[in-house]
Amino acid sequence: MTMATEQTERPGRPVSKRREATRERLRAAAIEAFAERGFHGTSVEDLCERAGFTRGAFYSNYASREELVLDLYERQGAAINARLAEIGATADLEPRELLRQVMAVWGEEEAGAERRRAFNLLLGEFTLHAIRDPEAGAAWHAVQGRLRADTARLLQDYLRVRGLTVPVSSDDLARLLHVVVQGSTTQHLLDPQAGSAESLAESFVALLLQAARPTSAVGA
Amino acid sequence: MTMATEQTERPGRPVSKRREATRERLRAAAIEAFAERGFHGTSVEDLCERAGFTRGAFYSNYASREELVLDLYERQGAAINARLAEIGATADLEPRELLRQVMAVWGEEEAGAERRRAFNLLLGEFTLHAIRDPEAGAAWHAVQGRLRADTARLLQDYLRVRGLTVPVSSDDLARLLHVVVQGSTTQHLLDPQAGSAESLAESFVALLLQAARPTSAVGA
DNA sequence: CTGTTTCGATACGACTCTGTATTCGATACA
DNA sequence: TGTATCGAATACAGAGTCGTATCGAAACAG
Repeated sequence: MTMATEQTERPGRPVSKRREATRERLRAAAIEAFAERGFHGTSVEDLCERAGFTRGAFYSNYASREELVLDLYERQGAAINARLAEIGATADLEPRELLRQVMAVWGEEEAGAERRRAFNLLLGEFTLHAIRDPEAGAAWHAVQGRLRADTARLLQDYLRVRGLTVPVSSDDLARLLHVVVQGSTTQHLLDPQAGSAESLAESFVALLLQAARPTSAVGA
Repeated sequence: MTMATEQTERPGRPVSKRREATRERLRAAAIEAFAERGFHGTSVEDLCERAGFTRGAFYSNYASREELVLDLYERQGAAINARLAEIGATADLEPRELLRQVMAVWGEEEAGAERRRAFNLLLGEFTLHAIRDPEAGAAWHAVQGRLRADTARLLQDYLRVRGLTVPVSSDDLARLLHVVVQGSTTQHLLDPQAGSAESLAESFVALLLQAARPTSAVGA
């Protein structure tokens, strides 16, 4: 019931190389365009022009704009999760470095401010769309759920190894971290003069570390 | 240079009663519609139909959809600020109660879940729009700036009276609080099963209180 | 009660977007 | 080399939207 994505494909054929390349260009153009004007603000026309195709190409690959959006959801989600998994593997970092890594997942920092901006706008669009549309909501929820579970495990291990305890469940902690990381980036985009995006998130980490106590005191 | 809003009005006339009522209905309809479909997804037609007018009425009052959006920016901003000012006056509350009040500002909780949802979607739209459009960005920045300054003062007084210190500037603290409050609401909308919107924000407050130390240790 | 002003409704032309049906060129394969 | 297939371009019909220019009714002033 929730596996509706990509109806366009007949399961028999394995998707030719050319076709896949076309789609990739369409997706890239869509990411740009959506970041600039939002889902609703972007016409199929816009999007195809950017990609250097005509609408014929689009409708040959996707049944509707909505279907492309769902495709993007899954791919972006998978990309984020993959990057966090990498971090999980390389774990055992000091707090600041860990934060930097996590923020990089969110903001793709190495690619420069412009890309970070676009990525954040795209996330914002995703979020709004997920709140409005049940199908998108389910897809996004699945992605976020995995992400949060991984983050929670990461944090839990981290605290356990260091013998620290905080007065918050690791799930809530993961949620808070995501909220703060994304929120910090957004704040920075709204008001670039007020310090880097990291600095606000670092304040949160500072707070977190000061709230952490040795695990010894297990008694409630 | 930044006082462009409301060009439609000739400064001479004082805006008749009838006209003001019409605008109010248009604004109310716009809030609904924007929350449901976003700025770009809402046609002037949609909006007028909802308000029970034809497009003629709209163009007689606003030069463009964009102008209406800016009008909403200012009004919503003013409303938020006013409510926070009230809280500031009634201050001297315990942390949980203070948080509840602040969340009420954000989420208008008394008006029920549906309205909270709409309000949050609208805020999301505002934020994205502010990141994209310089003029909207300036307007939103002004509103947010006042809000943040008030919150910071509130928090600062609060901590000072209690003789507490946290390792973060009060400005950053205010930013964090806003980010967390808004983020918590958003999280709740994305995943209503995972506890109330307040519970996540409360976790943050718990963290914050545990991180707070008596001011005595000023040396450092 | 009458003349004037105000303000929303109506009518209109231009434009844009959508989705489909068809065409045509390129590529793969025998 | 000839032919079948695939995939993007083109052409087209229909719907929706925009902004304006004009009209008519209600509100208001004298």
